[in-house]
Amino acid sequence: MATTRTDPLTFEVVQLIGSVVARYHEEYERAAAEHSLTGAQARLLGLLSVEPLPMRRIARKLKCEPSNVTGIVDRLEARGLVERRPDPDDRRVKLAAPTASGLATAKLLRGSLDFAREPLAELSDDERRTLRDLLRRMLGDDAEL
Amino acid sequence: MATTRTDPLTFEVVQLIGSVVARYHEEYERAAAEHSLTGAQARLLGLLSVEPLPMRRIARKLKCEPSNVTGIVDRLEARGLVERRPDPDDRRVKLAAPTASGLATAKLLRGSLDFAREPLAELSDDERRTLRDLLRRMLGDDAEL
DNA sequence: TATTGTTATACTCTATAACTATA
DNA sequence: TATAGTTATAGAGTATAACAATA
Repeated sequence: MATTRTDPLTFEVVQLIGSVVARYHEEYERAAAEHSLTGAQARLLGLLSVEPLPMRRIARKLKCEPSNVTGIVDRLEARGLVERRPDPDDRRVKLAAPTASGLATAKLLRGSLDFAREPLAELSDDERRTLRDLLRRMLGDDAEL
Repeated sequence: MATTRTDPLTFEVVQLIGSVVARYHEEYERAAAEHSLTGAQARLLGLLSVEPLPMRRIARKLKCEPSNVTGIVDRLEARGLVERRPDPDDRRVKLAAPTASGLATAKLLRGSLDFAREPLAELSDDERRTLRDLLRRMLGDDAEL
């Protein structure tokens, strides 16, 4: 187990990461707004575009309370981007799934998210590989939910 | 001007950055909550701990509307962490400044923010330097406000 | 009994627009 | 008239607690 550092170099890297986080967030919200979605709605729709999920699992993925998911799905459903389906195996659960329109929006959204690639344009392939490896090591075994 | 890429390597780096962002955010909110602050309150208090600022400038720094700053400062002021001072040079402006208690809280908060250093513990000094340089290049000339 | 999703409630953050007091 | 800060309003996200249906 390595030890946490407090030297100036580490401090600067932490600050740089803070800047990346701020930038990423701004651009993500902007991209969502372009499709008249809030950040939370865009994240939820992005999740569902991979696979339909029970409300409970969405809450775990989004790291929020299940009661919040009800509202976000309600608003996406009102716009025809998501629908609730029964789960044949357990009548308690409802599966949230994107509609065709929802899938299309999710795809457009991913396109708008090109933004995230833009700051990388400055780096060569070798540098990207290096960055990828360093980020992988930083994140370690990031458990899926 | 370099071009935006769409190759798998770039895609993976973008995803990794997304993970870093998610992790950073979680931990930031957790650290703020430890001091019974919301994320927005913690960010505002952190800003003021560097130097007192007019409400308007806080809004620009936080990239939100000035009307929101009123509420956040209200809540911090109600808890005795921040105070409003008149600006001698312009009687229209109010300077928000941390109290002694606010400064102490900001310092504790920065301490709790050690979290951000933790994922870096896996990297050697050389690797940190490399990461720093890559992030700097990614961010380019990030204009101050 | 335990779990799933929902409702009810309360608080915070957010943007918009209208207001006030200065400049 | 222009600017700084505020208020009023409305919408969205958040957590907590209590509830119905199902397991």
